[in-house]
Amino acid sequence: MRKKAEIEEIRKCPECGSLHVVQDYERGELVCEECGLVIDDSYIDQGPEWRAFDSEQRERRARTGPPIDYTSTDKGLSTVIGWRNKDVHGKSIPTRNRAQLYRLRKWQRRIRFGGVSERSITSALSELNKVSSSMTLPRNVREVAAMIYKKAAEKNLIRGRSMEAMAAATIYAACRQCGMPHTLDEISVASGVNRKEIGRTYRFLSRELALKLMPTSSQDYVERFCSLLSLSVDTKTKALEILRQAEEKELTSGRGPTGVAAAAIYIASVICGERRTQREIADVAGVTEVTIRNRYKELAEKLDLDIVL
DNA sequence: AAGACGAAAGTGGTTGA
DNA sequence: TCAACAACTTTCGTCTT
Repeated sequence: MRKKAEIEEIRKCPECGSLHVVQDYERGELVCEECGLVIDDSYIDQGPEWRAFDSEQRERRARTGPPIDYTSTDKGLSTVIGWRNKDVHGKSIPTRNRAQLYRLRKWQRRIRFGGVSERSITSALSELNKVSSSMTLPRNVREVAAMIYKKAAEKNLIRGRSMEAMAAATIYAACRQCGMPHTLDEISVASGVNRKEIGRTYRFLSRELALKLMPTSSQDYVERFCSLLSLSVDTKTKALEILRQAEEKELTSGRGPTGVAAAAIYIASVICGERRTQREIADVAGVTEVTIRNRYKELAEKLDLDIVL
């Protein structure tokens, strides 16, 4: 039974209109509790692949083989038939069985690369990889991106749209989902798709797939900006502290998160004696010095910081 | 000379009629 | 669909270190 199902999201069931739609993690399904309709049978589960209740159990759950890999079309779980005419023991396979082996290889090729949709996904995934590696994104972000792309493909959202834009939007969404947002501009540079189009496609995607992503927090940018500016951990911590206070006093709402982050980093760099120029910070944050000035004036005014400027 | 400051005009995106 | 609007940018002259 679905004992571990939790009400995570209130959505209307298209069949009976009931609001009791639950995620069933064990089966990876989105199910209506009233009428039992399976709304989505490959719901994106953001949790781990399995549950462990203590460390000992965690050890025992270790599996063989590579983790499920969404960046390859067969989820990395396929068996590949070797080209050598040898069996598992290394013995040569008799000629009368060779024909069978050839047939197997042929079918495998057809299954892996055969269908038109499969092939288009394959090339999309390679685009995804190209862009994300030029941005040096960590593996988990790439996998989330690949997963989102696949969902989009399943829902036929790709047709009539450019694959590049789709891939770029997917990466943008994946970055945000993983709490390491990148600006549309950065992704635009890496993918060669213009910013407007990525934004449009992204909005479309998030509406159609109900990605329900929170608006980006300025704090998520601090890690990356600080390391680009080669600032110390102290400064980074200070910047985060400033942002936390700013959030409390609602100085961040309505403001561009990158600008606020940049201002906080500027202040932190001054306080911690690692001053960076406004220009330098503006460059990595993708905002102008003027914006940094405006934000940091606001912050300095309302946050009673001990700054001597 | 470089960086910081701020005024003023311009731009792109959202909102509400 | 259009105008109003706030945030942000661009540009440029002035002040500070």
